[in-house]
Amino acid sequence: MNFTSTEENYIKQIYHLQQEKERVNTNSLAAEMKTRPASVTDMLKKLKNKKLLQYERYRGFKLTEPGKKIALGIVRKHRLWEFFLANKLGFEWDKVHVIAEELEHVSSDELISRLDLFLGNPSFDPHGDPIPDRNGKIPQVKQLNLLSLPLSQQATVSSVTNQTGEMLDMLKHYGIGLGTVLRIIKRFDFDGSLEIRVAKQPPCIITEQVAKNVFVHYAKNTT
Amino acid sequence: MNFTSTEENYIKQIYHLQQEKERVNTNSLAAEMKTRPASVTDMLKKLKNKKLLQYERYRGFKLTEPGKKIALGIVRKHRLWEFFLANKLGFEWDKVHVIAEELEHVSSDELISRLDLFLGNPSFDPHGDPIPDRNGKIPQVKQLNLLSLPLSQQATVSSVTNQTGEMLDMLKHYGIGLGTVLRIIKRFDFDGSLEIRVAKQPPCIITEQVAKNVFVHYAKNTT
DNA sequence: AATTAAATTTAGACAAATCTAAAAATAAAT
DNA sequence: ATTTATTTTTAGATTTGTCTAAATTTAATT
Ligand SMILES: [Mn+2]
Ligand SMILES: [Mn+2]
Ligand SMILES: [Mn+2]
Ligand SMILES: [Mn+2]
Repeated sequence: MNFTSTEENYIKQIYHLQQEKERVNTNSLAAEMKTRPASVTDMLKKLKNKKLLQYERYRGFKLTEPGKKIALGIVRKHRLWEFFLANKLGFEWDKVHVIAEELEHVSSDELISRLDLFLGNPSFDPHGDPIPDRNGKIPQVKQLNLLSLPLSQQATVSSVTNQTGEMLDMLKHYGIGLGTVLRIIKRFDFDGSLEIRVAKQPPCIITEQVAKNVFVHYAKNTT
Repeated sequence: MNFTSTEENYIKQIYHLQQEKERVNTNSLAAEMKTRPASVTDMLKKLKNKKLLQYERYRGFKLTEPGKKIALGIVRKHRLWEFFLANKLGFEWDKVHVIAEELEHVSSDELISRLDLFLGNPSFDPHGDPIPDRNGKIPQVKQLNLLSLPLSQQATVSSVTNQTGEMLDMLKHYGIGLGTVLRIIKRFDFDGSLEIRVAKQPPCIITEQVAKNVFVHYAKNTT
């Protein structure tokens, strides 16, 4: 079956909201879609008709299995295009999302499989988010918030949740990007800020606000 | 100003029809757009309102200068994406058009200028059609129909007008592609077919029907 | 010049996606 | 257990792009 861009955007957003809350409600979806609850209700009926949504009025809703499959396909396209934009065209990570928001709706399956191959079957997008494979399987990495990283445990930056230009600016200043290796030297309980060593640079201090948006991972048996 | 995909498709198609006939008429545009004349009339009014079209009812129409600028921008995007699909993702030329038909509507200007750079600022798409530059300037090559090529004049294949899979199949069989060097050995007046030598292969015979879709160019002072 | 044919436009309707305003259902507070 | 507040849905309107059928204009024939 074929879906409109609008339907796809709704499906994808429902999927993202489901990741946080088992069941999604009308108002929060309306907020995310920057539209009115009444419009959301209309779309919910349509998606229910197409068997993509479990939905009873006033009771909240969530994607069916077919619906989730569709959602994962769109997420896959979105993140592959983001990877392309960042790694082939040289866009900064804070610019890729808006453009991928359009590219994700281009409908050719062969386009995506060729793009995937061309990019070298990447597993993570420029924000560190996992790219589902053609079957919808998502690579799982046990991530850890930088705030919870044990003292002096060396770790690699794997994703950043705040993907704005301001955050990008800040991290660039510190020399932090995806794949950057760092460790915590000292924790200041006064305001929660951290003294960290980024790669081989001299130590620096970052605020709790920055740290809570940075996720890292590390192998269990590495110092 | 911003235009819908539908508006862009109309504008582009009007541009293409104008290349053949100074003034375009409703029925031929309807045929190209696979829609009804009544729908075309509706769109003509809208484009006239937006100052993109010179149009008086029953009198035919053509793009204004601003309209032509828009059209060239869309043609540029379409052909750059076709180039990308063919030369980076490895699509055959008969598959790229349909996909580019969607990609051409992705709206970011920076995307196109970066894509252009990434592709090496190509001048021709996979069908040999010229790619307008960012100012809408089209590289002019004096092309010649293969039927009009003087006997034994060596020439290079520069474009093919019939861009179907069947034609691609046929040309592949003859070893003909864009950039292929060939010359005519003999002209058969009986049915208009041509004996040609493709590159260094043994001579072969192609029908008038094939030849009339193939365009070539050659330097004036080359044998 | 009058008639016939072809091309084009208008009138009115419809589907998709949106909105506002009002009604209905559910949840929270007294 | 009522009342009040919040959430959600319905009703009805709007915009975009499409359609069919009928009316109008232009072109072609007699
Ligand atoms: Mn989108
Ligand atoms: Mn992303
Ligand atoms: Mn198109
Ligand atoms: Mn082309």
